[in-house]
Amino acid sequence: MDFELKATAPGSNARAGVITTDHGQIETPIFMPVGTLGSVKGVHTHELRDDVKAQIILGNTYHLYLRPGTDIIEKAGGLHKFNGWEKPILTDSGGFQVFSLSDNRKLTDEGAWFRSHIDGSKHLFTPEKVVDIQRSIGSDIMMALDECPPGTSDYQYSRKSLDLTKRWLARGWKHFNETEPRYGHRQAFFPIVQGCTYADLRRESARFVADLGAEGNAIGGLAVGEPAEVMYDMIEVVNEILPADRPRYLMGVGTPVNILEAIDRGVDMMDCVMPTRNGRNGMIFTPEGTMNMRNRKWADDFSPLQPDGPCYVDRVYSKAYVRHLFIAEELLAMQIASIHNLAFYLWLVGEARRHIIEGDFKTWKTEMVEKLMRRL
RNA sequence: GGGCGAAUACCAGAGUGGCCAAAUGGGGCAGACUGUAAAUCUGCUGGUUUAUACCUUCGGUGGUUCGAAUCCAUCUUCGCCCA
Repeated sequence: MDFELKATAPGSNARAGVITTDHGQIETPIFMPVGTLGSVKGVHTHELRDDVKAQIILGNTYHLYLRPGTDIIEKAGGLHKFNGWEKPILTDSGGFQVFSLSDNRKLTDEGAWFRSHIDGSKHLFTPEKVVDIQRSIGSDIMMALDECPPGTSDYQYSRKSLDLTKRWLARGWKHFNETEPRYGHRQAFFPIVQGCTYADLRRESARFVADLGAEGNAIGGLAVGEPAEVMYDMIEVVNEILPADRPRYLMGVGTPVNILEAIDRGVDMMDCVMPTRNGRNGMIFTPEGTMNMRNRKWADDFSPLQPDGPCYVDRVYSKAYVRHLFIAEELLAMQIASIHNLAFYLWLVGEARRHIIEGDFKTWKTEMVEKLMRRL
């Protein structure tokens, strides 16, 4: 994996670059649709490619390991072959499941014991095993196993948690360097900065991560219960330390406004379930603000979903029709909303990139943030 | 013409003297969702409202009772059965 910096925005830490993987290039800043189980819910690969214009998608180590299992993915020849997505794939390590499945896991120095949410069976994820699984999956970018503590954790817990993440990181990094890709394409390994909402822990973590010298670095443990301003502060603190010549990946973020604020602070890659999950639940993001498509006010609004939108669903389907589909619980409603929202997110980061290169990112961002917060 | 049964909030449907503004489901209205255990979850759904408060409701009318959606009389409508 290579990263080339193309431009930096005046008066901002925002940058535009290009990541090159063996499955193609990624123009940054980029938003990555989440496809936890090997599928971006409700969206075909050709729609992701041609309509959403996704350049890279996510998969999840924990979920794919439980189902269908690494044996099946290996037989398929890796996840790219299995799901028919030929562009880059990034896999999360299962570190987020340490957080989200906290009732079903136990942490030890050795690793994280999970109880499967599917059948209750016990599984141990170690930093090494998580690398092995991601080798089997064949993702272009693999993530380190980390502990993602809640944003409300106290200092003492965060301190302890960071120490564990650092030990796991060192082991994962070592194992990554001692193992080989399996399908003939390169794989990168991103370590993850933690440290909750404590600037000194964040700095310490960022230095530790930077010292590994990985091809890219991630910021985790944000947007997990702390105020947005605190998240922005943490991004600033960390990005002062993470090397500028490597991509920075802010994990699991976020709202359109979060994304612009993160880009402004020097983040290059982001992912979030929001466009797909909220989309399935009736929320439509537009450059003018958000709409709840179940609301009565759209019942007889026959104007297009987004008349000037970047995607065919924006122009072909009316608000009234999409509302009807949601109210009637038609599957197509969720598909339209997912495609639209993802296309919007990709449009948003594409515009951010364009304005970074053209030099007016800062003023554009300020205008956009004001509009994006509106409720239509 | 006779007999029996039923009428409850937007719909369906519990409730059969006080704990009933009335269960539950549906529908409706709104909200939440951030490295996906999520096509999920939460709230509201007679009125006035800050309300553990008051007012108006259980087909109509009139009674019994301290008190009625619940008991009685009668009327209306609907369903089933017999002519």
